[in-house]
Amino acid sequence: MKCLSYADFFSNFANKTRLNIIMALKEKPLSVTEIGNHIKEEQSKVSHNLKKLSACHIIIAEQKGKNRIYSLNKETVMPILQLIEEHIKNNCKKCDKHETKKHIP
Amino acid sequence: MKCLSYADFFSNFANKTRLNIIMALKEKPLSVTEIGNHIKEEQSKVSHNLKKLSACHIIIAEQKGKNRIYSLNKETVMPILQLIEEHIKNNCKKCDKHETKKHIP
DNA sequence: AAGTCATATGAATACTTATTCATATGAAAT
DNA sequence: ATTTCATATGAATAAGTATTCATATGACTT
Repeated sequence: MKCLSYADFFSNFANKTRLNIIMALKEKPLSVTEIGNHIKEEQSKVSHNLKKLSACHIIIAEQKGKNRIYSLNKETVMPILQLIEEHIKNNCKKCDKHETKKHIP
Repeated sequence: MKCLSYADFFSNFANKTRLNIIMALKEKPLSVTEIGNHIKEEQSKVSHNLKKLSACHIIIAEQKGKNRIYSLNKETVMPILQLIEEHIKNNCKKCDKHETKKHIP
């Protein structure tokens, strides 16, 4: 499978389904069906998206009987989410403050 | 303009043109035409992409005469790039090591 | 105010990516 | 070896994004 590029990597966070999967796995590792139930999406859709996530090592799989348990690569993912969380906090404040003045994007 | 969401935010890093713009601005602030020359892309394409970047406060604009000088929000961007850089370093090593064994994505 | 250079914008089209559906593979149990 | 449950995959279609082109706006100069 194709290896990492910046764009491939970030596209995982730029997609709502995959973002939902990531959020679901923040709490604890889950099987494919469990993820599907959790985020209310169909099995094959989940599978396709899991594939992209694991291609970038954002999640890793472990076979457990019939099930595949996916878990989040927290070491990478948590700091990223934290950074953007903070960025949004900082910059949306600014946004609101300046909304009336002449638009400079 | 629409405010920040995780997906919107990350889509800026998931796109090659915008990533190129970011990389160009890492060194120093540039005008639209300068960016265009730097990354070898047409003016309007650059403009459209600058718009998305600034909507998420990844870059900010400052009017200077006829020109608009765009500069990178380094406080947010640099740590993100550093994180993923490291992630790629760590995980592509693993990749190569395990390439021969049975595929678990 | 007319002209010029710089940038932005809207709408049509082209391109890429995601989803779906049908089906295949895989692991365990009987 | 056949069945069952769990997951993956391929190919067609749908949906979403990006690019382009023509044109508008904006800032300055004369």
